[in-house]
Amino acid sequence: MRARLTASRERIVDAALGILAEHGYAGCSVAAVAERAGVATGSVYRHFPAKADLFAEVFRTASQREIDAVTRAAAAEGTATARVRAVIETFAGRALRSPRLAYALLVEPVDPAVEAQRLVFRRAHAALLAGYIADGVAGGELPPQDPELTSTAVVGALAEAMVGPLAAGVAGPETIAGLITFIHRALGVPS
Amino acid sequence: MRARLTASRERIVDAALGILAEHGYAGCSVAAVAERAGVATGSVYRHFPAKADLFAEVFRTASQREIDAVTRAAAAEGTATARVRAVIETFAGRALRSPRLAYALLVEPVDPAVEAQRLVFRRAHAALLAGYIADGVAGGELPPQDPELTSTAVVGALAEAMVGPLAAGVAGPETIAGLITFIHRALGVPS
DNA sequence: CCAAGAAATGAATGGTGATTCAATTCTTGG
DNA sequence: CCAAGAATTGAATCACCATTCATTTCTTGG
Repeated sequence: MRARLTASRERIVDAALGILAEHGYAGCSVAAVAERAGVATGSVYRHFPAKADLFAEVFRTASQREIDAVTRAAAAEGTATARVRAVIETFAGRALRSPRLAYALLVEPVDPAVEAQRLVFRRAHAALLAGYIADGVAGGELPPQDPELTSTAVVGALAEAMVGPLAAGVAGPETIAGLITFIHRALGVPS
Repeated sequence: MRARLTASRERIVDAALGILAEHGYAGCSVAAVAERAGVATGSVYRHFPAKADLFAEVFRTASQREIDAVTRAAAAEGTATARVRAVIETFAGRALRSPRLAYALLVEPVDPAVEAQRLVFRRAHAALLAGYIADGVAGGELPPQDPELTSTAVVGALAEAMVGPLAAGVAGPETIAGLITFIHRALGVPS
């Protein structure tokens, strides 16, 4: 019984995530999510006090997945430079594989309450990068700089490069190589 | 009479721009715009078929003003490096002076129809920068690179650095200096 | 097998804000 | 000065969805 409860809550979150990844936030009416989850509209409200809470959780879940992937990839590397490269490759690779989801997570207009989660998402990436950059600076691998600022700028560059062209319909693997060069230069990685 | 027509249309656009700059898109109900413009709600529809059309024009106007300022600043410089610096200084300086407007133009959730204008705005900045970067590459001032990609990334970095911290409430003039360093390095300006 | 309570249902409600339009007020050519 | 037509008004309408809740359907301890 308790299990059934948990399961249906999960199905709702999954359904929302699925619609988000296929049709974006615009397609995510409560009715649509409920239908896809195989529950009644009203049942969504047994699990979440409001739509915004559901989507805050959806965004949190999806974001965490991204952050985890990126963190794992970076952890496998040894130097600050390599870690930053791993972050770029992973972030961009995943975005290219799920462009609709990337768009939704990064820029699609959403409820202000959900927008807050987006900020968390972006800042989490930035914080991760800031740590690596600070390490690089401390170890003499990178020139002195404000890791907060540069990591923020890097996240912005990554996001724009991924979703800006999305509208124009172009962003291939060659984009990733270009971004790595751009960002390594920006951080002052010796060539 | 014709003049009165034009004048009231302009007052409506100005009113919308004013509210946008003070309270963001969220504060821009048609009723609020009409009141500020000193006309009846319904009169807005004599000039624009729909709210989205009004705001497409508002965004176009505001964007053009930004682009013009940036273009003018860049034109006063002689080298690609100096032009890029002028773009950053102007873009960031204006954003810091009108943070609410910058937020609205760059990232605040809006109608999808208006979102399209935002894309135009970002791409216009990118196109401008791409031209300078291409010149710099052609003249040997900058190393080889894809100007489309690097200009897009620069616009993303600028936007994120301006409005990301906006939520956190911090972004001062020192941010601009940091961004110039970051972007010059990213483009491969020799130090 | 049987209540008693929990969970699920989905049609009805409610709030928001864009859009419409019948009534009214201006313009202007004669 | 006077219609005829254009412009303006703003209250009423409409559409869209999130949210609610009376009703129905399960679950389970006895």
